[in-house]
Amino acid sequence: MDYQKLAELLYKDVSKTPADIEAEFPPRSLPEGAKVTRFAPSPTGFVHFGGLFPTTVAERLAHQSGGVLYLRIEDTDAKREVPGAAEALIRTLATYGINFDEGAIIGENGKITDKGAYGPYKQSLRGDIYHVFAKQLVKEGKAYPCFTTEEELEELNKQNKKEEIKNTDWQAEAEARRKEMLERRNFTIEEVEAHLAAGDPFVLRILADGDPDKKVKFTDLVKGNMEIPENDEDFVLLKSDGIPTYHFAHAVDDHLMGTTHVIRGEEWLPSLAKHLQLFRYLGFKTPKYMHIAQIMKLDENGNKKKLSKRDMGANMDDYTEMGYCPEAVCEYVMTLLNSNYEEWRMQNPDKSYTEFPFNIKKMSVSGCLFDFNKLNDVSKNVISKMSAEDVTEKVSAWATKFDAEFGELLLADKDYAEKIFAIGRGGKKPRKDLATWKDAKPYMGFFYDKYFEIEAPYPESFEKEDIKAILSDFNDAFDASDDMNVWFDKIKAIGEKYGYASDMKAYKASPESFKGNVADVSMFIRLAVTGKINSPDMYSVMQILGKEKVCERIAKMIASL
RNA sequence: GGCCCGUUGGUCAAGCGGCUAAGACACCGCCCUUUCACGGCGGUAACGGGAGUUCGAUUCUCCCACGGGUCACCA
Repeated sequence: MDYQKLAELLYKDVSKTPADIEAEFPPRSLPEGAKVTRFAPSPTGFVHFGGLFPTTVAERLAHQSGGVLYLRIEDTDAKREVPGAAEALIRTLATYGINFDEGAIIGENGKITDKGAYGPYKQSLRGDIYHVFAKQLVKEGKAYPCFTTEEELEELNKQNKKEEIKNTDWQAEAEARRKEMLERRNFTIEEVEAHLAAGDPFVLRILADGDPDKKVKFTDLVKGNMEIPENDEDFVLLKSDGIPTYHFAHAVDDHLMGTTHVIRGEEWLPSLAKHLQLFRYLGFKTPKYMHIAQIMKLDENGNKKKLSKRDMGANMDDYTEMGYCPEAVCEYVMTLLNSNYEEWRMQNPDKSYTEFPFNIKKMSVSGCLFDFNKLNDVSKNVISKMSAEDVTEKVSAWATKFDAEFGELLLADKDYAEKIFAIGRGGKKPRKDLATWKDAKPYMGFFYDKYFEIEAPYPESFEKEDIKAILSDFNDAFDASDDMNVWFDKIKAIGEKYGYASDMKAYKASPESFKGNVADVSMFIRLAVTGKINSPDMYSVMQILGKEKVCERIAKMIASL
């Protein structure tokens, strides 16, 4: 076979050589140890949690080492492309602290533009580049055209399944496949010429030289040493529309763009042999690989399953809607990514997570289950450290978008809202009531008449008459100008009057000699004023609500009993 | 089914030949308390199974089981 001739036949318009291309993509000059990483999404949908994971690793590794994080759009599948997805992806990532130094970024006009010297960063615009390398491979007898159409392939597979092979017999199917594959390698230049003359479409396949009985040694930075069988599958390099498959584009682009670390989900591990082979064929140095364990969820049978796009919690935009702040999500992601992160956080409560020395060795090799309990806990801590002003602003922003009526109310009197959120905030032991912005309404909605409602009746263990009397006495005694001590002394005194202990120690010593204690008395008042069994500090609540409202609510409660 | 990866409490996880097998979340209890919280202290709970190597295995090797991933002109 005259490969030189074959290459000319197939790619007669390609005049550049690999050397020409290499000259256009000179090696980066970066300090020793600087890592070049990337996020390479296909614009087919939203960012999902599983995608934020490797991306965060890529971002940390690049920026921690003084390297480069770039974004490359892998739009090689026109059929699946979703318009606007790339822009949405970039925006979402930005809210989670992932900012790109280079690559496809959003320009001032709101459209995607290139930034950096290694573009274009959209694979659909790099056709010429791939073709140069494709031609070279053909020339070297490492790739060949295949004129079997998609329909024919499908038909072949169908037949395999129909004839004596049960649809579960993978082995037989694989063998049959392999036989066909080998078949396709047999062709003559004349046949190719004829096909071309007839305008038949073709794909370019690699001529795989691997022996699956032999293993390639490989070291993954996360998974460690492993051995994988050599690849013997003539996989597709260029699709019939001339656009490369992921495999081919990955090899060419990551080499040309100077990626030092390829960070991706472990679902890529099975195709690693292909990539290694490709890099070898192309004469490229292989980058370092990090295959990150997947985030899992529990399926209906209680088994772990990869968190897929349709799952709740998969779409990062869901978190926004649920009211999680990005800082909290990042914080949670970090705890999952590095096992010593939480320890570091305890020692450095006020530092940004970007100051944490991210360590590849501290990464988990197995997939973890998403845990909302943990996220909530992390989130409560994050929010508890924010200022009242900050919280007010963020809750308002969230509400405006997802609970317009509530949002309007908050915005109508910002100072009022801020006063509310200031309760118990600051200091060494701040309250931790909010895990999400969505929690704000149930937490403090009672401050607004619109959302005020009695959530539970008084426990039956207490005498209604006592409650009425206590409420009534309190209403008479309440003076908004009292300081906290005076205010509470009054409550204690009222309690005592009706047989409720004001001294907790005395009460505990002999609970039977009392009807209850101050906590119960406070609860009577709390329920009347806030409608809830749990609420922030009553004194602060009353200060903000004001005498009129407090007394009005208490009177109403008395009347209803 | 082939191949690859994985398996310490309910969850996330330390461990890297010798420990009463950390810690965090969740759950439970107690304490503190001028209410609600915060906080403090404590508790329940784990090395998938079997061989081997070794004086000694959670840790090393092999086998099995289980779980996951993957087998496209999708990434």
